[in-house]
Amino acid sequence: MPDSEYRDIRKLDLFAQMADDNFTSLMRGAYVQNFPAQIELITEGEPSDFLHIVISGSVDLFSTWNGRETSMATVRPISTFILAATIKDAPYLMSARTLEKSRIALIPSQDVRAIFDADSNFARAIVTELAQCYRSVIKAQKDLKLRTSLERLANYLLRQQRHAGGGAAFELDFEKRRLASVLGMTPENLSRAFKGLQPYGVSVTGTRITIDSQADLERFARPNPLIDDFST
Amino acid sequence: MPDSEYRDIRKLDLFAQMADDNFTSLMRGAYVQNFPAQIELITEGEPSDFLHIVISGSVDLFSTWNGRETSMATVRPISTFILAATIKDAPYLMSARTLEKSRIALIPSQDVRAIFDADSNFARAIVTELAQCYRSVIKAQKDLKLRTSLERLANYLLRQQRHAGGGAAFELDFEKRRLASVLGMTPENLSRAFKGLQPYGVSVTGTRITIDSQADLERFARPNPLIDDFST
DNA sequence: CAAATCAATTGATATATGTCAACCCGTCGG
DNA sequence: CCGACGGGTTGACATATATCAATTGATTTG
Repeated sequence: MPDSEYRDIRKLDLFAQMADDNFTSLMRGAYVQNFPAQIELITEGEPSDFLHIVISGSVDLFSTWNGRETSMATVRPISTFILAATIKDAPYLMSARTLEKSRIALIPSQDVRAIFDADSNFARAIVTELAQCYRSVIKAQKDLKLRTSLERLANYLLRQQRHAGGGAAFELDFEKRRLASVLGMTPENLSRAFKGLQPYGVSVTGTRITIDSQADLERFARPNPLIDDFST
Repeated sequence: MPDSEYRDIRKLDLFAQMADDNFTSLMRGAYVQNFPAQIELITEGEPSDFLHIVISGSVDLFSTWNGRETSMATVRPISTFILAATIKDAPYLMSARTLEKSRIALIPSQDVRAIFDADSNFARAIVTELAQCYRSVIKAQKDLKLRTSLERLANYLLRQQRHAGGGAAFELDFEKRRLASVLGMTPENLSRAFKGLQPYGVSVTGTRITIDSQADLERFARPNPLIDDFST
């Protein structure tokens, strides 16, 4: 692993405070691999052998049941995924596939659990991380249960806009079909939902979104920090 | 606080392994109160001043947005709620109200965070608890996104049946209107969904459910441990 | 006991969302 | 250049779900 990557991983909240030799020992057991696009990294139901870290590229977390499939989240650099399964030594609840060419570090779950037992700074960081993840999923669930698909899209656009810097125009960072799945709708419906937001000043050209009338869209979307603010 | 309650709380996974004096010190700062039914214990958006423990009775966790409301979960004795907000010192994402006369212990969040920093056994227990909570919400989200309301009801009945001991007949432990909200549908639709399960051998009298043909219902519901098994 | 509630149910209807088929329009490879 | 392919869009239609209004039945309350 190149030194720059090593340092980038070290800087993650999860690893920043742990003892040097514990971090070194975690990294010694780690693999780093480059994967092409559309590779299934893990499959739900399998034992959680590795904690994964996305170093570059992006990874889709998805689940299936009875022939249906839904996107649960997208992981972008630099962050970990499947932490809860690793800690609990329980089967993965989600599958993961690369969306593009991606570089992934794999840390044996056994090592993570061992260091977790030995390093209380690491344990504390894991708590914070898990609490954050938990709250994110609760927000996602509120989004799903309390809003219509049009409202979910409107609020997604506002979040994405803020994430992109706040300007009136910005790019979607998803393929539309995956965005549809993340938002819990079909691609056809997403298409119609974009049209349904035109009266509120939203225009779409490919993956480029323009919000002509911020106030109108916000009046319709009614964004709420307890659902839409990822930082708290 | 009576000794029996003190010991029951001590036995919770969350507190079982921590040092004696740390537990004692946590409990010294705790309040225990009896609340009547339908009291709002906490309101979403407020700072998380206390970790709550349900000693008896039951508590509904719910959220609201734009005039709508949805039940997120029900907490039954003996367990804690609002752990993630306490740990992160962040606002509550859900409100809580008593469903019936309930006895609740309140531990100042500040104390929980202080002991969390001092007692690594406690910190580890929190990690396990949070990982468990996280995985439960992921399962709930898969349930919501991958299944129709009829399928959610069918699988809920199978879970509840198992929870009640596995016999063909058992009681719902919810008011139907709350069950509807938990399952993400309207009470009217729940009524119709029960009728929709009759062909699979489900009959309902008040809160009593009878499953005449286990195999038929399971063939329809297709329960899956990665969604329906709460223990993993 | 009678009136008042309230949860549950039912039917009629409206709305939201999914499905299917067709088409458009870029991109890629022969 | 052409054709195949895949994502995206559109329209027609089917299904799922919500809403509204009315009724029932059980429970509470004066």
